Amino acid sequence: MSRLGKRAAKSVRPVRDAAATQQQILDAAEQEFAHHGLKGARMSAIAQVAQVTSATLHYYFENKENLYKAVLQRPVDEVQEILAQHDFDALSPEEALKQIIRIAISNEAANPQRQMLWFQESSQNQGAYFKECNVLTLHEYLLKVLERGMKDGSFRPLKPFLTLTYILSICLFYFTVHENWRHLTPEIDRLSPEMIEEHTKEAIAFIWAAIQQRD
Amino acid sequence: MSRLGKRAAKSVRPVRDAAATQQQILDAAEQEFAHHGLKGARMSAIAQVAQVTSATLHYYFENKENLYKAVLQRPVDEVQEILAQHDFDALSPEEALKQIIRIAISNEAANPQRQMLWFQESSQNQGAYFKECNVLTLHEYLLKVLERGMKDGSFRPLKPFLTLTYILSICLFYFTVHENWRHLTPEIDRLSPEMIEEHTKEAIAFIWAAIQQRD
DNA sequence: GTCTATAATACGATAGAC
DNA sequence: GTCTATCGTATTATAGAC
Repeated sequence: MSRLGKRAAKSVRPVRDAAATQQQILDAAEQEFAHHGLKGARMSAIAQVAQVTSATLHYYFENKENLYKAVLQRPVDEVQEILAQHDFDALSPEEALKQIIRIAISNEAANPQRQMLWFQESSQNQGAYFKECNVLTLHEYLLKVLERGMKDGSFRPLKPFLTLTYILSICLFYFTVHENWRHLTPEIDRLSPEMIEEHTKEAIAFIWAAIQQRD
Repeated sequence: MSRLGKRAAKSVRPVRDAAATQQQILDAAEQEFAHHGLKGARMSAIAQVAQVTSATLHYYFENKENLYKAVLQRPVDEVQEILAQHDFDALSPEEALKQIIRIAISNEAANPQRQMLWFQESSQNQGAYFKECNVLTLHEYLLKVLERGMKDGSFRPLKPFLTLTYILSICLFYFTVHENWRHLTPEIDRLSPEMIEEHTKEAIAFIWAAIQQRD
């Protein structure tokens, strides 16, 4: 095989493309850190999945901890960008709430392992880097909608912060436990588009029934 | 100090008490595995907290993996024992549901790190040991209550398995994120008895509003 | 039943060639 | 920008004394 042929075969990740390599490392690291946390993650495992050597990891991110922080930061930036594209104030509290639920679920569905990043961070790091990441955006949008809905009478009186917790737990817990619960109902693929759609519909119905004001 | 004095000082764990040592190891291991998962946990850290040497760990549990399995099994057995003391069929679906919520929350409150054990198991082990542990008990009781409530018309028509997921997520997610969310509201101690009581009341109200049948 | 000492390996990180 | 080779240490596990 000629050198040209070899290069063509590698075209999925061109040699010496810094940006591409960095993305590939972040993708691999996100998986590994989500699965095993900071301590449990293995640099060698990340290197293998990213198809680079561990020396390359250190070249881009210096050490394990910096790589971990970079991995945590990425989803925060992505969510912020998505939320910035919406104007929830222009919607009724009911519609805004349903929009946020759809965003939260579809975002997790696209990255079903991402929530574990934050659980790992919470339990093994006591959330030390959580604050640094300025992760509050989704919480703030949701809080504002809840308060608006209570004010205009479309939601019943609620403890805002507990209700916020419950809404997010309904959306996200589903993805956190799916590997365990797969063993309860092996015939169901909880990550299939159909099941995600059912989850979305049912979650909206559940939450709306829980918080709406009735006569 | 005399040998007698030394022995008295150690009286919290008498020397050469196999049962006590084993419990102490399991307690320490539960903490460590919940915080760091199977790979991330350090045998030396467990040994230090349990106040034994790592050789003692191997004496009782042979290796890391066996210790991990023993740690997973213990909470399952405890929950099964608690549930066996109740006769949910004797209660109305509404009352039975509220009882189960109270049990789930108070159980997590007593061991706020325990849920992370299962999340770790789900994400890093794909729930490989989850099935072995026969952990289904709580799920089964709850499913039965949901189906009974739908049948007698006290609950609205629900997807049983999704609703089960939502109810447990509301009860448990609260504990999983408390270390992270502590940074959002540093003045609140989410594990204080008062906050747990508020969580319990609010969770029951939320869930009941979500699933009750109305005219 | 518990310890000390140590073997054997796994892991993070760096140096230097290309 | 990426690799190979390697250093130093951390970690699991075992052997053998008490």
